Formats: sequence, C-alpha cells, structure tokens
Amino acid sequence: MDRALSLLAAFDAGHRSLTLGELSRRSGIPPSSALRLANRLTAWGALERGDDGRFSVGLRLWEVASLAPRGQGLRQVAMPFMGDLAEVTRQHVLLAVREGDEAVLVERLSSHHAMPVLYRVGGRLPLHSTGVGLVLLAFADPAFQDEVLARPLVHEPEKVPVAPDALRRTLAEVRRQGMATVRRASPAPLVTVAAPIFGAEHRVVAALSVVVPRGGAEPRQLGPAVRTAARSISRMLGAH
Amino acid sequence: MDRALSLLAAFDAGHRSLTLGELSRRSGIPPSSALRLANRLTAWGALERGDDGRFSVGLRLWEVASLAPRGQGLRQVAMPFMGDLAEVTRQHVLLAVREGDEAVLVERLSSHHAMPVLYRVGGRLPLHSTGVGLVLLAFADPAFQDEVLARPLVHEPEKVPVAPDALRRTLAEVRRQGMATVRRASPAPLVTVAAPIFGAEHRVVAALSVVVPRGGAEPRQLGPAVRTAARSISRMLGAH
DNA sequence: AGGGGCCTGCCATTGAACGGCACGCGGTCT
DNA sequence: AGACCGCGTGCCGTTCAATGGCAGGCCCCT
Repeated sequence: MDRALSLLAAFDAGHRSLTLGELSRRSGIPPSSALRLANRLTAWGALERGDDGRFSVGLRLWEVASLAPRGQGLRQVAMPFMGDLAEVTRQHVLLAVREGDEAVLVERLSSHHAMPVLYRVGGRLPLHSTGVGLVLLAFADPAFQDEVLARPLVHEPEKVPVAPDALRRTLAEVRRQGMATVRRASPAPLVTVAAPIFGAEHRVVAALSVVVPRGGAEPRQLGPAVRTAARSISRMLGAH
Repeated sequence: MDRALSLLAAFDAGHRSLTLGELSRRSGIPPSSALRLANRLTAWGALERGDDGRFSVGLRLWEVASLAPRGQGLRQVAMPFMGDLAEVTRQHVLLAVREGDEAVLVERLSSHHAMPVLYRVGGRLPLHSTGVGLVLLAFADPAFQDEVLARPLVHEPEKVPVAPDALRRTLAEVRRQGMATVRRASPAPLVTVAAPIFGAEHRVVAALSVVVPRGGAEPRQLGPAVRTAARSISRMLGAH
C-alpha cells in the first residue's frame, strides 16, 4: 500500500503525466506491479489514463483532497479577503501553511498584469527566504526554530548563505512587529509584506502576504492592509 | 490497498474529520485494521491527526492532488480570466468539469457581497439542472447523453421531474447557441450563463459560467463576456 | 461502582500481493 | 530489410505481509 502512495509521489510539477515505464522507474516498482497498482488506482479514480496511455493524477483524488482542512478548508474562508487584497494591490496575494520544514502555497491570486510568477499553488516555498515562510517560522515552536537555524541555509533564488544570527534577529523582529517585510531582487525588485493567521488556541496556522514590485505605489499602507485581512481570516477561524 | 482508498472515501463535505471509530464504521473496516492503515496514511501525509485524535485529510495528499490536470491544472490557466469576469460581474464565476454523470466544481470565485452560495469547490453538481452541467451534457458523447436522458431526472433544489423531450430540446439549443442560459428561483431568483471550454481535438473539457441575481444589471452582455472568456481559456489549452 | 465507548497492541493464520518471464507491438538505427 | 530496443500487458507459482479477533487500558457518563 505504501507502494500505491509512492506511485502518487512519482508525480511532481515537472511530471504531471507519466508513462507506465516512467511511473515504474520513478517509484522504483517493477513494471508489472506498477501496472497492477496503477490500474486499481485508475479504477478508483486516483489516477486517470489519457488516450495516449499516459497516467496523470485523477479528479477523484482531487475531490477528496479538497476536504483537507489545511488546504481547501483554509482557502475557503480566506478567499473573499484575499480577493479584496488582490483587487486593491492588483499584484500577488499568497496564502501558505507550514508542512515540515517548508511552506506549502495553498492559494495565490494574481492579477492578469502582475509581475512574473514565482511559486505555484500546491508547490513549496523555503521558510527562510520568503515573507510567508519567515512568518510561519517566527511563530513556530521554538524547538523547531532552533532545528532549522542549526542547518546550513541559503537564500533561495540567489544561493547566498544565510547568517544564523541575522535570521534569528529577523525572526524576533517579525514577532515584535506581527508581520514580515522582505525586499528582494530575485526575479524583479519586489517587496513582500506577510502576516500570521491564527486559529484556535492562538496558534499560527497560516500566513498571508502580498508581493508587489519595488517602487510601486503604496509602501506603508501595505502592512495595515495585510494585517487587517489576516486578522479577519483569523477571526473566521475562531481565534479567540 | 482498496481499503486505504475506502478510508479516504469515508470523508465527505459533512465529515471532514473523523474519529477512528467513525472511520472504521464508514469504511466498513474493522477498527484494528483501520487504525493500522490510517497510521500508515498519516505517516505518509495522506491523513493528519489532530490533538483530539481525530483524523482529517492531509496536506500532503492535497499537494499531489494539486497536480491533477483536470483540477488545479485547468484552474491555473482559467483563473486570470475568471478573475476578470468576477471583477466585472461581482457575483459568482464557476468552473466545472464532468466526472461520470455529474459535474465537479473546480473553482468558484465569489464576491464578498454575492448571493447566497450554492455549491462548494470540490463538490458535485447535477448535469441537468445547472448552467455548467447543461453545457457539459450538451457537448458530451451522444451515447452518454442518451444514457442520461433514459434515466428519471428531477431538477435539483425543487425536486420537479424533468421532461426528457424538453431537456433534449434544451441541449440542442445549447449546442446551437454555443452557450446555456438558465433561469431559476432556487435559493433566490437568478440567471446563469454558461459556455463550453475546448481542449485539444476540439473536445469540450470544461464549462465556465457566471451566476447573477435576476433583475441585476446586464442581462444581454453576460453571454458575450462568458463566451469570450471561455474562448480565451480554450486557446490557452491549445484548442486549434 | 458499574457500564459502555473508544483507542490501541499483540499474534497466529491465510490469502492476496509480488515480480520474473514471455509475448506482441511500434518505432529507430544500421 | 532486418535487427533491435523500449514499452505495455498477461500469466502464475511462491511467499510474506496484511488481517482481524481478542484483551487491556482509558475516559466519560450513568
């Protein structure tokens, strides 16, 4: 059964459809077994098979996955507020949660004429070099923070090493301000403002951010807007 | 392994988190086996377990499901155009695909101050009494249409029987016009305009619609707007 | 105190998953 | 033309991991 899961894990952003052979090789399962498993997954709807014989992830799986509280569930309550932010900023609005030592992008609203796109919905972001990541890290369990800080880290697109002390100060600052502000030059000069979203028991369950081009209109107003939206979402989630 | 899938199938919109006992009963799997399977699914990330011991669908599963071409894949290319429509209409914009004899709602953009909500993203809609459903049915394989028409059908919220002949004429009209217009009084007086989205090989792969309150602003302009957006999306999908 | 769910770990049995193998097919290189 | 390679598929005897009954522990309600 783990083998069935490893078949699913064989798919990634760059490989959304696979032949049986690829499926077999990428999952490390002999072709005959891979076929048997894939057929059963297809019968259930977890996989689909195109006219060309290629396998891809099935809609049925997408349906049950849409019941994930931290995925669609979170998105559902956040969406209207994200929509408001998107309409005002006309750039990118991001919603992410922490999964292990990375952030997973749960939703991204991007205007038609927004900056070049950085991350994909359903994809992962580094915790230490993105706005939402810094927020999630800053408000995470201290033990987990130490664990991350102990690792060698590099800023993501540029591959510049991260100084642990500097990161630690950044995290403290994020906690103090209740938001993170990040300026980068990665694809284009941009500034990100991110704020935490609280669930029950005052735990941070997600992070919300806007990404706008540097030099764009409002530098200072962004903070309050994002924090307000984040608080509204928190309230909907039952934060005390 | 089918048993693992039936565990996943135990979740639905009304049961997004389940105790082990519920999981066991709803899937028909003895508790001890259900626990073992659920634990392995949890280890992989297909399920998550809250502090209260309840199981829910995991983010990891949501991640791989986001690779589904007919789910997130479709949504990804459609989103910007749906956003434009939403900004103009300020009501609901729906994107759905056909799965078996129902439609699955892949995305819904709803303004903050829109009408009461009808369907949930990830949920299912009847083919014969919704705008997107009629479009998907009208452009489906004729054999499949006959099969649906042979069944006893009722309009959905009202439980009024559907006359097969009338439906057949409606479908012909939808094909002729290249769009469906539906007026209903279900939750509130509303009008839906839906148009087909084509993929490669000129096959209809999805349907796009807007739902606005009856008596609202533009009755006639809606058609061209929806059809234009649908064509734009079709082009992005590689429709010849 | 008693009773009933609920969750969990153990363990001997058995039935289903496993993967090597061979076949048929289509495309490419020699 | 021929040979070859990769791919997808079905078969089948072996085996090992999944199975579920059982009992124990916990908590809540009566």
